[in-house]
Amino acid sequence: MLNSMKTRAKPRSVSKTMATRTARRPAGDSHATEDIRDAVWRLKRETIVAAAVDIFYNKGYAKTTLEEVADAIHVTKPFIYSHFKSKHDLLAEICSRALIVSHEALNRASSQPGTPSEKLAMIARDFMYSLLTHQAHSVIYSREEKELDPEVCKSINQLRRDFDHRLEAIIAEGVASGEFVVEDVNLAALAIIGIVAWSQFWYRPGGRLTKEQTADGVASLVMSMVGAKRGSAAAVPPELLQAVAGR
Amino acid sequence: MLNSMKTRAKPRSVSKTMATRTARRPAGDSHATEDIRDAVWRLKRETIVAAAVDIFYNKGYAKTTLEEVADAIHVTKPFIYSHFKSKHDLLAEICSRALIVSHEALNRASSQPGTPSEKLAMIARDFMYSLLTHQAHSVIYSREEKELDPEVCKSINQLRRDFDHRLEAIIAEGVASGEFVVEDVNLAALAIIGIVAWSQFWYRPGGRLTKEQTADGVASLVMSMVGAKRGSAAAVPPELLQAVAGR
DNA sequence: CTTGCAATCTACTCGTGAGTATTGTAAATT
DNA sequence: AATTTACAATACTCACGAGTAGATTGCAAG
Repeated sequence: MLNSMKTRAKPRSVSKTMATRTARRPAGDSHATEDIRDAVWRLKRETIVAAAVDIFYNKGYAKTTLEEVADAIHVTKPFIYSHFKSKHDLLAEICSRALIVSHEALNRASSQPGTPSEKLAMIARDFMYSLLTHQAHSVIYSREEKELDPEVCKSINQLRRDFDHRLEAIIAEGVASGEFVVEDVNLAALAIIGIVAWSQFWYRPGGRLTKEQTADGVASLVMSMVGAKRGSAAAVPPELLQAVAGR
Repeated sequence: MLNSMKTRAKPRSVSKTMATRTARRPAGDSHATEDIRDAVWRLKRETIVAAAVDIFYNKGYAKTTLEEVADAIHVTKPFIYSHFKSKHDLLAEICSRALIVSHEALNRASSQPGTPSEKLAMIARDFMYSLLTHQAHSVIYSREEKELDPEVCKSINQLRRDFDHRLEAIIAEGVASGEFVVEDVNLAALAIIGIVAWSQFWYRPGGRLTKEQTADGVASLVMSMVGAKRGSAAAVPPELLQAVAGR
């Protein structure tokens, strides 16, 4: 999902370099050089992505020119094209990052053992936190979804359904064990996702609440929405909370 | 907000017509003729908007050509330009409709008398229902917000803050009266809006739930999120529920 | 110093689609 | 029937921005 380049620019510069360099230098030295080159390469790439995220987020993808992105980091358009096949490719990179982060958060949280209450609190908190940490990526992603390849859209929707189902499973588990009281499990899952997803649109860093406070507050609301006994979120074992940094 | 035209095409056709017609015909007849003309005019306008909503919704604003919109209703581009100043104007019309509908729903619900529980249930249900009824408009609007004039954006955000505040006021009222148990009123309001707003993205007409069922289910989740006694939503006087048609 | 190669920029092409000037046509008016 | 008027289509212009070819700079090795 992150491999959108390596098809155009890199071969031009890297394959040649590799061929000549490795032929002329001792193996160890060659590797060190390659590491540096790779680091530089990645740095440039990250710089481009960061600039693009910033501008896409503030102006919208369609209204943003690649020239603007280039200007923002004091380079020119062809520089960007040496790292990304196209404007869409750049967007896809950003979106896929948003996806990866969400996916990781979900995996981290839902693979934890524990009672449904613990799991749900964990998911709400952790997922929320991840989303707020990568707010711009996620916002761009949800806004510009239609710009992406239909194929990519498919896999996105698959991921969403995955998410829904896992969440539903946890809620159903809680209902079965009597921890939760919910009429419609599917609806409850969607509501939870809604609360979390919406946060990325209103949250402003430096506002009244920190990310951690927001995540905590939202988790608590979620718990009471599913009818979990108040305070049960506090029953989450402390060692599960390491993902949420101390405040 | 809905008056984006009346500046270009209408003067050309209507003012002249009016001048000649009213001078030559009996007043009553003239009015009838004007009524018909106006109705035709409006019909055309509505047809364009409907087509645009459909295509913008499915393809996204940026990727949609006005020619496509024209083709969809078997006319040509200049026809659209005789009703809308520009592509942006058309978008603005759609967005402002979404806004108006939301605003109306909010006013309807929040001006009702009743306990905080009743009001909140009413808002959740009614607002949700409105949103689902005008789903495409609202989705387009939230997606393409950045395409609009910064000035329009301002008024939009003002409306949002209005909404937040009214909701917060109701929740605070409920907390004061002991009906609700909520730690952070602001956060709760945002969570409620999130649940409702998200529904427009996942709801599919003809799916498992009808709009009414969805609105009811969501309202019930909202009530339990704010810690209202279960079943208190059912305590809403039936006469307040007329907006939600029988199922 | 100079030669070679990689990285970057300057200066283009070219397609697309918003918006418009002009022409055609059918109905209403005389 | 002749002519004016309303309206919509054909057939353009024109700007903009994605993407690229070729010039240029600068660095590394001999």
